[in-house]
Amino acid sequence: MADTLSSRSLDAVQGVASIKDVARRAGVSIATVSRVLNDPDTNRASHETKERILTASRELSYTPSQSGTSLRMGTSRLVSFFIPNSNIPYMSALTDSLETAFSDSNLHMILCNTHDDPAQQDRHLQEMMSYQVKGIVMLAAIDTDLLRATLRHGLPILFLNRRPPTGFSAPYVGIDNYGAGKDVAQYFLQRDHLPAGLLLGSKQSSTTFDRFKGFADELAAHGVELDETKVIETPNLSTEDCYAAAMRLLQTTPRPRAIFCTNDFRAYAAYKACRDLALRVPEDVALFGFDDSPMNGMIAPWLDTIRAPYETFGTAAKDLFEKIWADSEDETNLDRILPHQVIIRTE
Amino acid sequence: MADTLSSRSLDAVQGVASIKDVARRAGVSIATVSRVLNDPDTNRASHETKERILTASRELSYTPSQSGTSLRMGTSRLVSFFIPNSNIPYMSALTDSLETAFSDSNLHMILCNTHDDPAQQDRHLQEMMSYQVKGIVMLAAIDTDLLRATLRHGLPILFLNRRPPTGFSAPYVGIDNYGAGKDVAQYFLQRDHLPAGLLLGSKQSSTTFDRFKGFADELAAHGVELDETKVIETPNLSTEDCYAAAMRLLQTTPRPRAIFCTNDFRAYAAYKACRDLALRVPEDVALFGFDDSPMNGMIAPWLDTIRAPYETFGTAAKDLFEKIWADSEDETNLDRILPHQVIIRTE
DNA sequence: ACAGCTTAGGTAAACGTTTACCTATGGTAG
DNA sequence: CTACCATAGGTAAACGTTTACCTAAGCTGT
Repeated sequence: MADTLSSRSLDAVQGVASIKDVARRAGVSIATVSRVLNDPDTNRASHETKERILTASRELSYTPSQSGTSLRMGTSRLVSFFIPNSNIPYMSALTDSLETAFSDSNLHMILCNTHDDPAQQDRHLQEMMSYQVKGIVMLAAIDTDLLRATLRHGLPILFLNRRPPTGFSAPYVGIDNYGAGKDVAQYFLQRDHLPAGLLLGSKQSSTTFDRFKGFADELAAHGVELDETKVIETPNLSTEDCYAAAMRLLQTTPRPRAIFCTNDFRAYAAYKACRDLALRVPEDVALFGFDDSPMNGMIAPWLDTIRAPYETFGTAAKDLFEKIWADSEDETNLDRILPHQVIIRTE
Repeated sequence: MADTLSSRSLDAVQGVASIKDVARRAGVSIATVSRVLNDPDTNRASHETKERILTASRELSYTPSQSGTSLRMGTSRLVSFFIPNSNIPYMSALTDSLETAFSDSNLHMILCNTHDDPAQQDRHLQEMMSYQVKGIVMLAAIDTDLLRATLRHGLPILFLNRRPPTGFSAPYVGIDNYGAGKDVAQYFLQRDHLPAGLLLGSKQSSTTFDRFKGFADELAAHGVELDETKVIETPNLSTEDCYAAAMRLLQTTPRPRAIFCTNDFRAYAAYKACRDLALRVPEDVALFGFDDSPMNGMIAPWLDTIRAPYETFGTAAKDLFEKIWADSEDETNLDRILPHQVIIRTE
């Protein structure tokens, strides 16, 4: 059997067999091969013929050429994932989750780094169309003319985390960011974590905005006004920018008792700022993050955070896609709002 | 001009233009279009014809169909990146680096998660051949029959970090792991970090083995023998396994004064174990990692580590590939050993 | 006996490229 | 004036699929 295995591998590789080779070896036409391989229950071949084709295909370890198939079918087995630059933990968690889910359905994922740059996003968009991808997943999409045109054209685009451009009802997978913001506020109120500071990304992003809004609304509902000087936006997710922002925030008076950061990375920067100012976390300044990076349990026990179930985003996305591919007309319920969880490690 | 822009986007998208459309619009045959677009300096078209074709192509925002091109050329603009499961920081750093480098050369990267499983690696290998990828980058490749057959077949496979299977001289990008291991040992000797403990991955992996060997050799060269009970292998990179291994190690007597972990993730697990045993880091137990994850500077100032220049691996890999694609016969010097750096944060 | 259905196949077109080969015109060297 | 070459372009084949359409045999019901 070691024998069969190695000879199979060899066949698989020398020259790469095409459907013609299978047809010749089985003594049938390529049409029959195609029919049998694509639908084993077809009634267009006798049982024996099917067997012959199947073994021939196996012996040559035939795998249909993707270019041939795509050319004929007008679509491929490819999807692509648009992701901004940052290789911060939650993004790679998403990448992982998506790849695994798609791989299960025999789909393959092209990774496109947008670097948060509209021009690069558009370039990639154009290129992905030339691959005839079956769908695109966009994390933190940027609203451009081409994106809107592509959406109108019908290529399924699924939005992750950040909402689709206004006016479009595209599939969306994410969490209830507004609700999560409220949860954080409730926790702050309960622990008397006031005055509160905020370290935000760009409010242009629906994610950031919703988290902020939920937080602010819930505080307001309890009669607590947010101090404008304690809300700092740093669209750029660099260590330097985030650290500087944290420093600025920590030096406002009165010093914030706690800081809500719209992701863990910002909280890490804030942690360093606290240490450099000789402030204890969480005794002097409490930190609240977002995402719950996998290493938090090991090395950031001082951090409270919100966990989004990123490991399930992949299958959620895949399921939505499959729904869309099946009946492209059913526009109902294309959202998946997955449950988040408040993670308190500081008590 | 907003006008031109939006109409371009629209054209780009409604129906997707093929070379035929460009030919019709320019009033020439598709052959001429192909020639002009692929070689602007061709002498097979007059200046005016070239102009007509170029503008027609622009107006339709024509992008050649990848399936058409691949089918004809027998190769694609795709490369793929095989990566084991773990979404640990240094892997996503590599992913990022590769994607950016390839993207610059108008290549696209398919991500293949092997989950460290030979069967999945082989399945993906087979599938990638059916895409006619131009090359494969393998992080932590597993030595299988099919991998060897593929190598013999001539598909360029580049090995990242972990060495190619014995007997093959395939391109490789990595650091001097043996030397880095020695560096760590020297530091341990200098700081009198003895007795030393080790938290390793599988020694099957050339990466782990070299780091370990360098470390052990350097100690031996200074007359220090390694205590076998203080060398623990955890092939599986899960929090639980690593934590348990660290616990076991910390409870050997005499307790190790310092622990060398073959990556930062293991060091994080060891950190948690130390805390749970009420041991101070680095006062009671010093920790040394490997990789220098981006957040270390912010939240793991207690960790010394080795930094590999992962952000340059991408271009190194791309350059090697381009060399191979250009003259497939030049077998010389297909290795890139990039410089590493000892990062000491604990003094 | 024959119309009609089922079964078991084959033929050929089409998808979008690239390129080897052909044609025709004009200019130039002999 | 002829031979030859450069320029400018077209025609058609090939890459690997899938599928609409065709054929032919065997069976069933009347």
